[in-house]
Parts: sequence; structure tokens; C-alpha cells
Amino acid sequence: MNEDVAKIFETHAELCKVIANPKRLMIIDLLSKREMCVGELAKWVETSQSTVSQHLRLLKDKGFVTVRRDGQHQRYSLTTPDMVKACHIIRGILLGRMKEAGEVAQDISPERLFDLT
Amino acid sequence: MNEDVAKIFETHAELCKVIANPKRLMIIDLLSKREMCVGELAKWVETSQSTVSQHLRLLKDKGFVTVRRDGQHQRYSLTTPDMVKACHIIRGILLGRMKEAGEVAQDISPERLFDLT
DNA sequence: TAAGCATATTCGAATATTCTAATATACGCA
DNA sequence: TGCGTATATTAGAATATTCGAATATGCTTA
Repeated sequence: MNEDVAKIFETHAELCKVIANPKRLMIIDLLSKREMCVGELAKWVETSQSTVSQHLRLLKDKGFVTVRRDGQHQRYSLTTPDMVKACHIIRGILLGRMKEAGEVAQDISPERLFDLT
Repeated sequence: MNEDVAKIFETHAELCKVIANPKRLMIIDLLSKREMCVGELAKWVETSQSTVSQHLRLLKDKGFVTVRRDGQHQRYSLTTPDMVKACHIIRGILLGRMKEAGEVAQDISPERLFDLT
């Protein structure tokens, strides 16, 4: 195998690891709806501020979010809408299976898990 | 947060973990081209038969491949083309970045990393 | 400058992942 | 039946991930 190809798959896996965690998936989902600060995300995800901060750091390091300071707040937003697209495809696979098994209502959609009304 | 929603993100992450490994990504890529047996995959991925077998087991457990026996061989194939679609989107993100950084040729595409001619 | 809120960082325990080596199982054919 | 090939399984070491507790840093306002 070509060495460059091996490297590509290696890095590809690195990017996939970003979405291989439920809390990061929630964060991505929330940020796909609107910009949010850390405390707000922590509330929605129902976990500690520390945990959210660490996940956000990873997301930033991997280039999937940016931050802007707004007074005391750090406002995070997504930079890569394609990642959301990939997440929705995979969540679609899951929901399809769950619907088939009757584990979930037929009208549930991959985009409406958090209700931010 | 709704308990069912938490469960969905949990399982969603489980599915994402499947693609969070370079060798499994290679296996998925190869199987997206055609059915293959274990030894053949091991050759392309350049790893041990045992490792490939273990990855295939995970892929089967998660419902992404099926097997059929063909004499001494076990022929594996993909069941979920959408997973390939998700992989291509993420690999597209990566290749886009690499092209921008001049780390890779402009005409490389997410689908043509292995040449099975 | 001090107090208070928001966020980041560090540390360590618990858990999960990945690989290799060794061994077991399954099939086909002489 | 016995041998060779293909594949699966198991065990264990090395490494990676995840989280919360504690602490540090940064900003705002009195």
C-alpha cells in the first residue's frame, strides 16, 4: 500500500473519532442549530462544565468549531457543515433500524432531537 | 434531557466508533468495491489475518457486513451503503483540507484510494 | 483592586480499544 | 481419516479515551 494512502486513512479515522462520543455528538447537534457558550452547552448535554470544555477543545483542535469572545462568554459555532451532514446520515441509519424494530416513532427525524424552541 | 434521546446519541456514537479506526475504514472501502474474503482483505490492508477477522466481527455485530460461506472462504460484503456515503463525506472534508494545504494532488478523490483494477 | 461569574487546564481513576501470539475450528481433498 | 488452507477465538500487554474534582485564568463591575 502507498504510504500516503495509509496516512489518509489514519487521519480519516482521527476525524471520525471526533464523532465517536455521545456528548460530542450532542454538542455538534446543538451548535448546528445556533452559536452557544460553554455553560449553555453543559446544561443541554447535562454534564459538567469541565467535560464540555474539554470536548470543545478537541473540536477546535480538529477544526470543527471556532470561538469568539463575547464579554465573559466564549461563543462557539460550527465551521464544517459537512460534518453535520455525515452525522445525520449515520443517525439516519440508526433511526431506520430503530423504526424497523418499533423502538421509536415513525415520524422522528435525525434533526429534531433537541428542541431549542 | 429525554432518556430516549440520550440513548439515541449513545447508540449513534457506537456506530461512529465503527469508522473511527483506519483499518476498518480500509475494509469498508474495499468491500464497497466488491465482496472479499478475509485473506484478501488482510493483504490489501497489510495486517494480520487475526486483526482483520476481529474487525470483521465488529462490523458484522454492528450490522454493516454480511458473510456467506464459499468453500473454504468466508466472503464478506457490505449491507449499508449509507455508511460508505458518510465515510466519503468525512474523507472529503479531509481531502479538501489537504488540498488547500497542498499536501495532496488536486485531482485525488475520496473513492479512489485503493486501486483494484 | 476585590468579588463573582465563565471558562480552561491539570490530574488521576476507570474503562475501552487495538494489536500480536497462540490456539481452536471448519472445510476440501487425497 | 489425516493434512493443508482459511478463518475464528482467546488472552493479555500496551495504549487511548472519558469523566469529575480541584484549581487556575480571564473578564466585568462595583
